[in-house]
Amino acid sequence: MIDRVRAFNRAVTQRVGALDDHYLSTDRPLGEARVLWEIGEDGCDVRVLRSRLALDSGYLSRLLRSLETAGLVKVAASAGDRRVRTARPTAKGRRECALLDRRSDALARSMLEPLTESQRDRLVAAMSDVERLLTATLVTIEPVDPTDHHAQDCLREYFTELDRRFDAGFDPRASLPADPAEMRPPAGTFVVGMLHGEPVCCGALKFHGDEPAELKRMWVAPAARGLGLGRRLLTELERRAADNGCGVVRLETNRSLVEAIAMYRSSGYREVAAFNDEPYGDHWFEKHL
Amino acid sequence: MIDRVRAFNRAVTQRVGALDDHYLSTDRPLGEARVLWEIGEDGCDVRVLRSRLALDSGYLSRLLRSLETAGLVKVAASAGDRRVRTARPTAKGRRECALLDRRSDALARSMLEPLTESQRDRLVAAMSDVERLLTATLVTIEPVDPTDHHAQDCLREYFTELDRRFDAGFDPRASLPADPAEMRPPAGTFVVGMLHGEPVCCGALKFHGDEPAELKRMWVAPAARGLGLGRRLLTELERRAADNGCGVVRLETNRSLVEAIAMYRSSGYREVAAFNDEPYGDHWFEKHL
DNA sequence: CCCAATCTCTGACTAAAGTCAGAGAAATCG
DNA sequence: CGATTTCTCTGACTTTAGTCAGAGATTGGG
Repeated sequence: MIDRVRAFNRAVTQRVGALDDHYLSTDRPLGEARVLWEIGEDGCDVRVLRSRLALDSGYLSRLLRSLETAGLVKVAASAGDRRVRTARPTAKGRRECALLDRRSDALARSMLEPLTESQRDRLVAAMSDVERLLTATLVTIEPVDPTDHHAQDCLREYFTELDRRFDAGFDPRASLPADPAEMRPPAGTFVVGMLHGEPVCCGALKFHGDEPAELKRMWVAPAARGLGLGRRLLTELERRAADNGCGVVRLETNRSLVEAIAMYRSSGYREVAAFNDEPYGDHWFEKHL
Repeated sequence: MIDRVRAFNRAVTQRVGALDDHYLSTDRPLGEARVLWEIGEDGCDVRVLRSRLALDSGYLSRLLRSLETAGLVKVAASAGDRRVRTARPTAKGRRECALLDRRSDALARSMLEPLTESQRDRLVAAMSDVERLLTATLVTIEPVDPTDHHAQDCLREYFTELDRRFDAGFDPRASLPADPAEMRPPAGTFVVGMLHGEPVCCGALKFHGDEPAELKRMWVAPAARGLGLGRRLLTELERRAADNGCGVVRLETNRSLVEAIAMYRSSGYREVAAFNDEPYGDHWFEKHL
């Protein structure tokens, strides 16, 4: 299995990596081309560029200067915060970007071209699979404070979704509360999964001393479903519960959340009698770790 | 479709490419690491390195010198031809190679690690597909002289395989001849498919003026089967026949070669009466272009 | 045996990529 | 309001990567 992955890495870095460099190379150095491309149509804050391309600030600054003297971008102070600077493509920069786009298309075509119809279909299907599954591996699940910006984003989305899916809608005030204080150490934990700097899933634990820990706020962004993130969240939270000395984790859920229920069952959770009076609860589960 | 390929290129070069560089980086520059790796356990001629890594001879020479002063390889004149030099790893070089190996494994593991069992299986299957199909796109089919080294290699392998597969074995002298002179322009053509500098398939045409052209010596290396090379050879040779003014291509084949027969049929060849007295022939096919 | 071809090496470059330490402007926190 | 932090830039570097033109050894073909 490892061998197969290595063979893939080898073949792909050689073929795609090298060609990508080759195709993307205009008369401009690769670094600059990449920056120009990353800036995109609408421009981009310099600090975002820096984090996305993982470049040294001095180096990036110089690359931008070079693009600027070539008349491809304009860097100006950002509207809100005048410390941060925003790079925007000029008309010429846009044209050059479009050229890179066309080259990228040409590369893609050159990869399909020698193949027969059915081979192409297979290749594209396999590529989509690989891309999706590798994307899944990029998600990092980290503990954050429940009041953290990303955590709050997740919760907002989560409540909106519950409201849409529950037969009777969902009002957080009618539900049993889970205050930030209950979901931050030492009373509990809140974890968020991040992908490309955006939050894509979350989950929380409330500890109750020797009593079972409670699983709360499990949510995966619609765009990130099918990547196995629910299960990863569960595993992660169970690990944290166990580290905290909990032998049992339990949770309640609503009948509308069929995928979640299926996941709990297949992860070893067993349905038990209601252990609280959550008004939106239809099923109660627990798992001995 | 193009979009999917581009998405793949982007996601994968970023993820694999960057990590590959990162994991492979010891304290040694990447270029050197790649050369060391390519030399392998058993050593490797310098010219082979040069062609495989597509490096400038001066540059490679310097890289080798640097590896040599680091005590990782020894470069010495090759046994047969003392112009060519062979690089061999020292014990220390082998250790460093093993380290690279372990890192490469670690990278592969890190890609699988966040996934569930079934996701891993899917990922590995998809990777194998992608790798195989991308490998197929790397094969270049070019005309060569039938006495060319690579052409002769192919023919040798081809005859060996026929001898193994035919019920009564195969002796080229008993078969209808196809002299080099008959398979080089203007009397005919010989094409070889190359992958990573190695010949992996071949095929030939004999022209007979206004009479149908004859397809001969179609062979695909066992390791390269399933890449659609047979069909590509066929397409290529038919194109050349058509360019030469031939309206019809024909061929004979042996009943043991079932995949070949299936391919001919599905490529539009129809079985016809024997048009020659090839002793090893069981089926005769032709196709109107 | 000689001439042309092959193979590797050296010298002399250039360009790209990247690092590091700090300076200076603007925002934020107490 | 002042200290601290954030963000970007400049200057002064180093390291990699790569190119190009020969030189010098061998070898193979006639």
